[in-house]
Amino acid sequence: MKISEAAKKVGAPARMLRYYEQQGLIESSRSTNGYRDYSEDQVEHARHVRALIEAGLSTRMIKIVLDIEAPSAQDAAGACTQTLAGELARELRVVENRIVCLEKSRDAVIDYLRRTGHADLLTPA
Amino acid sequence: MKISEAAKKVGAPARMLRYYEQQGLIESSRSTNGYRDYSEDQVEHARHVRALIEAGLSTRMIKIVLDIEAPSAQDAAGACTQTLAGELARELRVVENRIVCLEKSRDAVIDYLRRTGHADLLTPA
DNA sequence: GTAAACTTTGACATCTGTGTCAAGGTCAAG
DNA sequence: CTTGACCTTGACACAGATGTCAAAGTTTAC
Repeated sequence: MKISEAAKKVGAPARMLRYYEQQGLIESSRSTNGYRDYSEDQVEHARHVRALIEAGLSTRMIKIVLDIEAPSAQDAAGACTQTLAGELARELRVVENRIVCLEKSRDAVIDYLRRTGHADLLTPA
Repeated sequence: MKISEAAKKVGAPARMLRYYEQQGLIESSRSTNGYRDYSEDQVEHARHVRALIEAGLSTRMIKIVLDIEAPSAQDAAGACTQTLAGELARELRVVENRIVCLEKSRDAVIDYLRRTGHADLLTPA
């Protein structure tokens, strides 16, 4: 499918799909006319990347996570040097800290909505 | 205390304390000479704001969360209009989604570190 | 075949959180 | 009183994610 359709499915502007591709986070084939052509799998992948972006991960971190999730030949256990592992462990602590903060904020908001009689807005679907 | 000491306690550059103040997220008194003067409580508050920033919340969202956490006179139940509640509920869903994504990433990284024999880097303290 | 709608690349603009530097005021130590 | 360390404001710079626009090619519809 072409980029605008893919963008709609991903839930991000076409502009961003081009940007993610340029950043090496997603891929696309090209039709003979030069138009980007997305497969369902590529769209699914883009959706994933988009979610990570929205979660606040930097493109650098996202690249690492993607590599981890899709282990290829050169990404075997041996490729995880002490240095990379240390970096990852550090990033991990940042992420964990972030989760804790977000959970606190979430609870504060939920609490507030309940207190103000808007509990109906919670778990709406 | 003066700004550099406060900054050290907060764990953020002095530059950022000035910035947060400018954004209306924190406050400080002024000494007669014009220097900012921070109380322990203000430092504690700044630490909180800093944590929210590091969690990836926008200043706009942080202001809302702060208002919620410190309910003042005009912030009573009545002040939570249907509109604000709706906005909050929407933001809440964003935050929850973000948490889920971060948890997934965290688990992926933890898993990876374990698989590559770097489990020692986890829970290091 | 022409117009509308879509695609391409590339460039420029914006916003946020930061770093950094400059010019000047303040203060404490010598 | 001078020096060095600290504070003030203001400005400029930068990166990352995004909006937007322009020029040019393509496709689709009429």
